[in-house]
Amino acid sequence: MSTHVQPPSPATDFEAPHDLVKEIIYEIRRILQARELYTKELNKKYQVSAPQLNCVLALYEYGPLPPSQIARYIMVKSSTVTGIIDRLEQKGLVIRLRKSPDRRVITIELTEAGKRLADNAPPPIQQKIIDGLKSLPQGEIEEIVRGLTKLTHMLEVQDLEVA
Amino acid sequence: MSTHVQPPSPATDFEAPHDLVKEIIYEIRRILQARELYTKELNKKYQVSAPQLNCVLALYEYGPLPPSQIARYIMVKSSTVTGIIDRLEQKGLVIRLRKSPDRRVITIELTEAGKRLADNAPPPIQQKIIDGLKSLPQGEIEEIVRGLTKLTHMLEVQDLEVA
DNA sequence: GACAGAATATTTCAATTCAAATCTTCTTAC
DNA sequence: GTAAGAAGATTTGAATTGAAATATTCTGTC
Repeated sequence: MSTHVQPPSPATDFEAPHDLVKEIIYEIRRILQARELYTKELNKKYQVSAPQLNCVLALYEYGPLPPSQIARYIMVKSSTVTGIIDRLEQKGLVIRLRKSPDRRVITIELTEAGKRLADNAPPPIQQKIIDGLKSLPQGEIEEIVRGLTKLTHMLEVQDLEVA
Repeated sequence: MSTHVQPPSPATDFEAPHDLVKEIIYEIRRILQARELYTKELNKKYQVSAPQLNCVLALYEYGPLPPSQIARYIMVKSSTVTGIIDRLEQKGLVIRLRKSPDRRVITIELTEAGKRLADNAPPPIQQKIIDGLKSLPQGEIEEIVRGLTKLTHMLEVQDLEVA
C-alpha cells in the first residue's frame, strides 16, 4: 500500500467541478495540517510555537508594537494576541510596557533574549516554502500566488482588526 | 483609508521572491482565518461547527465508520475525532455502537437527526468555493489546483493516520 | 496456552482561536 | 465640566488540534 494519504475520492481527472472543489478543500486541509504539525514540532524543539515566533519576528522587523498592531501583522484577533504575549512574557522574550501617553495603549518590546531568538530564529514555516520555491520558475510562483488570491477573494475574508 | 487589510509590506509588484513568499503566507493566513470565522458563524447559526459538519457529511457519504476512518476522511488525528464525536453524540446527531466482532472497533452512525442535518445541510465552507468557481473558466480552476498542489508538496505533509 | 507487541480508542495536557463581555482610559458632544 | 460612547486590552468560555500516555483488545510467536 502506498504511504501516501489519498483524498476520499481520488481525483485522477478533473472534468466535474465538484471533484475540483474536493481537491481544493483537500489541499487546503493539507496546508492547515502541515502548519499544525509544524508548530508542534517547533514547540518541542525550541519551546516556541509558530504564532509565538511570528509575533517575535514581527516585533523584530517593525519594532515595539501594541497588541492591536501585532494582531494586524500576524493576522489574528487581538484577544488571541493577549495569550501569545502572556506566554512570551513568561519565557522572558518580551515585556509589556506603558510608554504611550495614551494609557490604554500597551507597548510590547523584545527583550535581549527575544532579540537573540529573532536573530538566529529557527526556520518558520516560511522556510519550507522559500526552499520549495527556489526550484520553481518565476512564472509558476506567480501562478501559485494568483491561484491563492482568487481563492481568498472567493472566501471573502471580512476585514480583521481594522477600524 | 481602505477597508481592506493590507499585508505588512504591501506587495504591489513581484520581482523579489521574498515578497512572493510573504504574499503566499499572507494568503494562506487569510484562508485559515476565513475558515476560522466561518466555523464560528456556523456554530452560532446552526449549533454545529465546521469540523462537526464535515464529520456528519463524511458519515452521510460513506456510511457508518469507526473514528480512525473518520480521522482519515476529515484529515485530523484520531484524538481530535474523539472530541468531535463526543459533541455530536451529546447533540444526538450520531451514536457510538459496537458492531464489529473486533471489540476494539467502535462504529459511529448517524441518527435520524443526523441524517436530517446532512440532508439539508447548512452550506459548508465548500459552498463559497463552489460559488466562486462557477464564474471561473475551467483553465483557471485547474491553475488554482496546480498551485495548491505545488504548495502542499513543498510543505511535505507527512502521512496522517495511515499505517 | 502465555506473553510480547500491535491496533483502536480514549484521556490528559497545552496552545491557538474567536466571540462576547468587561475594565480602563480617552474623546466628543452638549 | 459631564455624560455617552469609542478604543485598547483583557477575561471568560467553548471548540479544535495534536502529542503523549493509557486502557482495552487482538494477533502473533514460542
